[in-house]
Amino acid sequence: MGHATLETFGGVDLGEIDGMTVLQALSDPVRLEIVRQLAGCTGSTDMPCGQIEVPVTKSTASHHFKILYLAGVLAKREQGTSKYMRLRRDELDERFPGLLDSVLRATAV
Amino acid sequence: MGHATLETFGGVDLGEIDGMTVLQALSDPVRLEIVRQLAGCTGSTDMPCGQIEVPVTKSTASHHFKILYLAGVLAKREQGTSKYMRLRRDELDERFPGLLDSVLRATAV
DNA sequence: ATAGAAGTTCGATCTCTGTCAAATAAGACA
DNA sequence: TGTCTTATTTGACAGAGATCGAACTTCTAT
Repeated sequence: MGHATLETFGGVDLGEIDGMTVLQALSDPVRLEIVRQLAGCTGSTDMPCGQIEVPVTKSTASHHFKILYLAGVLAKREQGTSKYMRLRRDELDERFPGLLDSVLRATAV
Repeated sequence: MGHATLETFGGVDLGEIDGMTVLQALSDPVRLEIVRQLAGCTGSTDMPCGQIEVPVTKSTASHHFKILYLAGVLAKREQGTSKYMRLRRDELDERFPGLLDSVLRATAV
């Protein structure tokens, strides 16, 4: 059905996530690269998984997406065969103030 | 020789350390507990290794101290048979602004 | 000199996790 | 229906890292 897909983003409940989970999710070079590319998107823009360039195979990338999703770092939106990912900037910053920014700054290229 | 030991703290050059190293050093529950106990010390106070309580054996604790030291998180001072550890708060915050604080906040008990 | 205290290092497990290839699931489209 | 695209899942594997006990080093003290 060609229905609306009205911003139907799915994400885990950040209230249930503890800091160590997020910290460990962010402590991997590949995942950090994913986050960085999504952070590069303006505001609430999202990207299809396949459009994010990482130096691993598709299955490995999918594995990293799952970890980031379960850690509450990413939100998912499905459209057709693609799944669009979005960085949960604001929510993350409310729950863990300053964490994402300082991590991105510390590991900046 | 009973000489002065005038604040002879040893630590790696933080300029040579990259963010991922620090991030991974902080991404372990035991090490984070070490850091937290050292952060509890007022200002530049230090503690002997053995006085920091962690749920692992002495050798494992020593391993974690080494990782934290090599990541530039801790500085070491030797006195007698003891080795005093100090958290490099200010230096760390200058090199990686906000990182330590946000990590400690995010993983607070 | 002998013993004790504080840490480190070594060697051996054991678990975790990042990785890939192949198989699978689901949607789009001819 | 069949095929292509997109992404996930499964199974296997390898490397990294956390852990422990035992041996070793160094300083202190008796």
